[in-house]
Amino acid sequence: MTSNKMARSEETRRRIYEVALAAFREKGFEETTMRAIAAGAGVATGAAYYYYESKEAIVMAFYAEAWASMQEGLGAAAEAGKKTPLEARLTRYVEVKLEAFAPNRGVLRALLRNGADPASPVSPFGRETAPMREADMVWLAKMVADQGLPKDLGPHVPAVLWLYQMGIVMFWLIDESAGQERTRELLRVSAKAVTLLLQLSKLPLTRPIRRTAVELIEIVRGVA
Amino acid sequence: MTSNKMARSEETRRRIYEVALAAFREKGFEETTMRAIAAGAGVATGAAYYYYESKEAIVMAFYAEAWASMQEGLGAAAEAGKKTPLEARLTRYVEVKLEAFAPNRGVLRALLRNGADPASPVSPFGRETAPMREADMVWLAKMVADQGLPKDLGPHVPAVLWLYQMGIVMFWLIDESAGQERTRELLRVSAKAVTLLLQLSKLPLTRPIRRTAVELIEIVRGVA
DNA sequence: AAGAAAGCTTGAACACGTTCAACCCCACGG
DNA sequence: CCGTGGGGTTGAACGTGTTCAAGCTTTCTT
Repeated sequence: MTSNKMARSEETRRRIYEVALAAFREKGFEETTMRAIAAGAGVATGAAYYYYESKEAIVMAFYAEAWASMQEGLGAAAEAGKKTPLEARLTRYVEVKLEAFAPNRGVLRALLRNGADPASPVSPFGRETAPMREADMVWLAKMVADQGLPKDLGPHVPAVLWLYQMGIVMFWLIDESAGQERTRELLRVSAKAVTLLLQLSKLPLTRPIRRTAVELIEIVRGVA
Repeated sequence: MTSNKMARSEETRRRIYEVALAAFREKGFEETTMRAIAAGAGVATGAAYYYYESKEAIVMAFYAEAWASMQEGLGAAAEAGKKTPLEARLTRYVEVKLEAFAPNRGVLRALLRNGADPASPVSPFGRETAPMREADMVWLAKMVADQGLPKDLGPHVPAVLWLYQMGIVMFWLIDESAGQERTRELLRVSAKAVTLLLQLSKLPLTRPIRRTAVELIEIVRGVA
């Protein structure tokens, strides 16, 4: 049987993954050595590279796994009934993410290193993460689908909200306050502000300033 | 004479610096080797570390030097006569920075790597760059001193503007459009938007939303 | 001028992420 | 039941940033 061999292989991959993540959690990303990971998994150094392209790729694997595991929660948050106000849905959406990441907050900080450079595959803005980013935006689009947003701004709102939630997550990664209390506070207030702005954007009165906002968004997104 | 020795030492430091920066510009930061820098400067590998704590420290030295060289321009931009509208002063302020950085744009991208992590000394938010950051904010404070900004928001405006200009600079570092045309466009439109928002913040009508904005700023700045 | 201190220089050595040619093992075709 | 092909595994080797004990040179002290 082929499955026997495949199963063994997958088991090795998994063992490397588990050992690595445990070490990252315990001693930090930088302080953990690929040699130590391999040794801990009972394989030679090179084996780790047979399964993972690089040290960061292991973190990437965690990111992908965490992302998959939170889909259900994100969907529930985004598609909560109409009784749930947008502010609550948005807040919940970010909370789901933070809860899924929480046990490995320190691990994810490793990705923050190249976080600013879209050229790096290991970046929230990079090519590697594009599918997840787009799936996120689909959820966010559903979240605001019933809000009757203006025609010019509407198409950009998912991307803007995606940037918003990524900002909160990054702040959370950096946040050194006890229990990341500051992030919770930031989320509470900023979610209120964001939804308020979205409501205001529907008023005809705000059209001029909205046009400027749209222009800015299009420049940043490279649509212009 | 002490000066003789000091002069020789400084000359070596300078030679390492020049060789390093030329190599960074030509081949990029990652591709340039400390061994190559030392060899190019005619010293042993270890000598480079006698003068610079790390490879990134050399980029840091450039950052500091560029920063010093642009002070005059920044001051002129910030303290332009009252005839010059705030929007023009702000635009000019950022332009001075970009012009000073321009010849070594690629080099500065190396600092972007740890740019997001305030824990890293080599970060616009890090400890190492605190003096420059604060000097920046002094200029920005002078820039808006005559604007009659509201009492609650006013104290935060320099920090907000600092974040704004840093955002533009980072966008510029990443911007791959020809001649960084997109950044120029972004600067033009965003400077207009920022100054417009500052004017709006003076209207009594906007007080409620301004309070929320101030609350957000205080959470992010860790003042709360 | 002799000796000591301070400043500068050296290059081998270290630890790490990563690569790779060689090797092993085992399901499969004959 | 052989042997073969390819997935899986090995560990030495490479290139890198960085460290450091040792040595050298210049300046200061007496």
